[in-house]
Amino acid sequence: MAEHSHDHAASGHDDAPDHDHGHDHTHDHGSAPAKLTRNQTLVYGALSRAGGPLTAYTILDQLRDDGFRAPLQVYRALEKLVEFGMVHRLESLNAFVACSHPQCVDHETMAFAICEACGSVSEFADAAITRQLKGWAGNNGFALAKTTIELRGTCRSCQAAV
Amino acid sequence: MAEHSHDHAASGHDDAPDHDHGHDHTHDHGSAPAKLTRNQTLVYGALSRAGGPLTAYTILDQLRDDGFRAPLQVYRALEKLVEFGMVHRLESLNAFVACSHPQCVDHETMAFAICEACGSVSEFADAAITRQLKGWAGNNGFALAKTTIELRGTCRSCQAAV
DNA sequence: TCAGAGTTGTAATGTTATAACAAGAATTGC
DNA sequence: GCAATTCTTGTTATAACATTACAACTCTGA
Ligand SMILES: [Zn+2]
Ligand SMILES: [Zn+2]
Ligand SMILES: [Zn+2]
Ligand SMILES: [Zn+2]
Repeated sequence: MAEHSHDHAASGHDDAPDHDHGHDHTHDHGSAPAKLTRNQTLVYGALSRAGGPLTAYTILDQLRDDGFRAPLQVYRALEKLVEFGMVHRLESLNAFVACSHPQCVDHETMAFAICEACGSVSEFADAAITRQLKGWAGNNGFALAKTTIELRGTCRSCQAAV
Repeated sequence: MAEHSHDHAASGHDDAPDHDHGHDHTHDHGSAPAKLTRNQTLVYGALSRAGGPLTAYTILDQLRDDGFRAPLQVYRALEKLVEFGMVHRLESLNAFVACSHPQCVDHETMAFAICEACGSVSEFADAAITRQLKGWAGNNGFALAKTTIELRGTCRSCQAAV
């Protein structure tokens, strides 16, 4: 059960997220790009700095100074980044978050725990759940393309802070 | 592993979905209403007839003749129906579907398999997955409020039809 | 240099969801 | 019955999220 959390509130965002991103990756979803385009780099940078989920329009606002003018610039970059497996879309939030894998796990069946108090997101993988879902799909002749698993609730530190 | 599918395309929708809905239920999510309001009845009827997911605006269009004029009329009814456990929201589709439980299962951790070819949705519960998610939540001090599990892919019959 | 592919810019539009406020029904207590 | 209260509804306007369509630019490989 791999786990890692990006904590939204926490972590003074160090600038200069390593954009061009070595990409020794050999496993990525789609193609692993040798290098990101300018817009992709900027969008990925915004998500990395944030350390938590952002909506496309929030990203747009953050990139005005970099010349971004229209939502499509953001959505196009996000589409690619998701394809590359570097960013996940959170369906229940209509938002996007940089992937937080320690090092390149499965990446097909990630789960996300979203705190409704502070907005932090924890990404984790659970082999048993993956196995179970694939099992259901197999038993029901369902060709599984993608799974969405999102937990809503209150994280430990927000519960502590009564 | 309870399962039941509403098949969108299939099933000639018999009219007159039993609206007022006996409601012997004793387990529902929020309160179990003795009787639905007019708008709730109409919205639930539309979803039942459809036998598959509908967006709020599609429902609105279908209920023009019944006097519906504004999205809020639909959203308000949906909010209650979801609260009652009679309707589920599909996050990855921004749509709503009538619950298809054979008879009142857990209802807290349902999963949905959505066919991207025909739009059909199968709702199922899997105890192992539920256990696993609650386990993660317990281990991580996460107070679980709601879970979303949605599978995207191609259903058996759409695969058959090459 | 040229053709083709991929990326970008921009405007317009489409789709999904909520805020704010007034008015109408149903319920409760008297 | 008849307030007082609460819930439900109607309506307008607006916010938030996402895509279509088209033209221009850039990069790559003949
Ligand atoms: Zn990830
Ligand atoms: Zn929190
Ligand atoms: Zn259900
Ligand atoms: Zn299908």
